[in-house]
Amino acid sequence: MSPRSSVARRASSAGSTAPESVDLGVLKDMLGFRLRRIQNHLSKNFAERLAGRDIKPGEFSALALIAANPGISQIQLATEGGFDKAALVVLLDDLERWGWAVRRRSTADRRRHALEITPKGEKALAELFAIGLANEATVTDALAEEELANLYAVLDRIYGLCFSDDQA
Amino acid sequence: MSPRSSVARRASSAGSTAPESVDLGVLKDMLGFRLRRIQNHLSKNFAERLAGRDIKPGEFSALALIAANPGISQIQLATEGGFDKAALVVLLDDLERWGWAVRRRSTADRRRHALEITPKGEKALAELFAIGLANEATVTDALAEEELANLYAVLDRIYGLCFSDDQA
DNA sequence: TATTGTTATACTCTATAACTATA
DNA sequence: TATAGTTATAGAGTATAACAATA
Repeated sequence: MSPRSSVARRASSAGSTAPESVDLGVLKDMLGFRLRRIQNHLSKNFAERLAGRDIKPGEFSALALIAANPGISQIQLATEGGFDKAALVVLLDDLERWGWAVRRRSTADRRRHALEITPKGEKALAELFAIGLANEATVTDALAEEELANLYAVLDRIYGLCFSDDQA
Repeated sequence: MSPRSSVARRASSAGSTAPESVDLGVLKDMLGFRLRRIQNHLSKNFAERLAGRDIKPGEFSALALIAANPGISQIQLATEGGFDKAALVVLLDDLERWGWAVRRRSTADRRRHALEITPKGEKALAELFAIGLANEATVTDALAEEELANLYAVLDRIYGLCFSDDQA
């Protein structure tokens, strides 16, 4: 069982909550709820680690996807990275303004932009990645290597299932 | 650390909405990214199933927590359910207007409200819960019972780790 | 003096529609 | 006619500060 002595530890509305101090009721059987509470916490902490820098949360993952898929178009990056294509425009404006990525006109289809990361962007990405890993270290360090690999495998399988057939 | 020099392109057919058609790069090693993409998909589909009804996503989980913790105060519900205490006010206004929950003055501490679900709210909760389960069925039905139980156990453990004393 | 609930406000994120240039 | 990128805008979600009642 979890320690529940910390219920009143943070009575201010500022921050984190103690888990399991209330009965989850039917939410105990909901996958979405479990994912959301962890993800909320991780993203909130990640944002804190990025305080001071003018970086929006999606910009790290967008940069990572551009780095791994040089020449990718904006529409591909939007649909397959989970971005809105309109929001991606201003996001890429940021990346270009910082010199982290460039939009080049695709030679095959002149409607498309071919996105590329710059050397400066590679450096920034490595730094952000390190921050991201540190942010998750509390969790990942506590799991055995096999447990973590297993978890990733299940999550990837679940993500694949989301697109199996009855969904859009 | 594993940098991104490996460019194993799996894009046989680009442009579809199928997952894994782009290389995730460093995101392959990020727990937060994996959680977010699944949770985004589930919540989007859940919102579609709730189309027509005037229900906001947080209202289901708030109602579930009130049902499981009768007499809970707003500040408890906010901090431990992950709600903003100001946003919770208008959320509860909705629940009361629909006759799903009531705010009663706490006898022990007259500053507090004791939240209670109504019989009508119980009915609504059961219905929403069924919709929620159906929304996740594509995923949960494909996993063996033991796999799912194992996943929930790991996720609960991870959520507990988020609060294990070294976070700010 | 501190906390609970409330209100008002602002800021971010996301979603939609319309426009251009290309196909 | 359809698609890629852009712009503008509106809506939801979230965070912050100030206030009244109560402790």
